[in-house]
Amino acid sequence: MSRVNRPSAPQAAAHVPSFTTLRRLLGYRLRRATMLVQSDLAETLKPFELRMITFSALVLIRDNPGLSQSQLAAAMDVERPNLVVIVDELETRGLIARDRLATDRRTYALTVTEAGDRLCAEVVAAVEAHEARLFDGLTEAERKTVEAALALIHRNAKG
Amino acid sequence: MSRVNRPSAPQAAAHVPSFTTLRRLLGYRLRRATMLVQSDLAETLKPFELRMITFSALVLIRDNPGLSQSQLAAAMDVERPNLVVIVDELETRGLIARDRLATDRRTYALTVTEAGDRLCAEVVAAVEAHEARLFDGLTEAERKTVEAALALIHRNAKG
DNA sequence: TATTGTTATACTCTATAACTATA
DNA sequence: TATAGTTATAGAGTATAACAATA
Repeated sequence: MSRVNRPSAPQAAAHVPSFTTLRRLLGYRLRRATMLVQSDLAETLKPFELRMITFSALVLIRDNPGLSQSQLAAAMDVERPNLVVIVDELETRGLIARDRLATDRRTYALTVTEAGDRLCAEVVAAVEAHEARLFDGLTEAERKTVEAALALIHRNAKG
Repeated sequence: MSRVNRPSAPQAAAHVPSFTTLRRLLGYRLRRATMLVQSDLAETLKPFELRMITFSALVLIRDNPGLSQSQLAAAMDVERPNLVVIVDELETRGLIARDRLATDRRTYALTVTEAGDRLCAEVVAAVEAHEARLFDGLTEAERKTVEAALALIHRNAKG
């Protein structure tokens, strides 16, 4: 098979590779920044023994007392079977409670316990402090521009 | 266990859950936007039978002819064992070639074939068109602000 | 019959240890 | 001995099918 860009004998590339094409893509930069934020956030959550997905679930249950597992799964964009283990973990740790609805005994009403409420307040404060550090140097106007851009992506995607 | 925010009898939550806490977090919005862009991008790559990771590899090999697998793995932040199957796939499809270096017969010099070069040009054009559509409505100044913000995250992270 | 939660399972991605061949 | 590439494998994360209890 014929090749392009190849000298007569195979040759090693320069030490630091060129990212010229990928770096032109905003989606690529977006992904790299998000991965950085995520691994950084994982460190912030570690002392609380929470992962991003258990953190999201805890916060959503606190903000929406009485939520069912199906509703939570839909809100988190997670398949129902996969949510079961997440809710199991939070319940085993005594952070949330599952109560059967009297009006429909198939569904659970999810609520945070007092311990869950306390932990939630602590970890949200820690995450907000983490975010403040991560976005330190951004003016309020710049932050608004970034938020507007992210909202724009939502409108333009899935067209 | 005692609970907070719980009425005397468990009650169903409102239909649309509240995201008030999560939506305040820029990292959360960043992640959601990135996931949207990625699934949208996956659709763009599907006709070319490329995934994001094989696309990145193909582009990096084209931009850095002679790159070794170790260098490519480091550049892509992928473990060497996992890169093998990616390179295998591109080679099987005749898009890249593996040539042993005469100066060090342990390492491969990776290059794109003519077919790989053609496909790369096509798919990069498609991805750039896809990005233009996704970020349509952003002024050049706004785009620069977003890029600067993403660069700022890189500087602030891993502190 | 349809829905909630569950189990079992499979498939993808990613991470680690150990091997081979070359240096 | 050290490194490049490879194999095997284990662990997450995620997706689908099918079941029991309830509606």
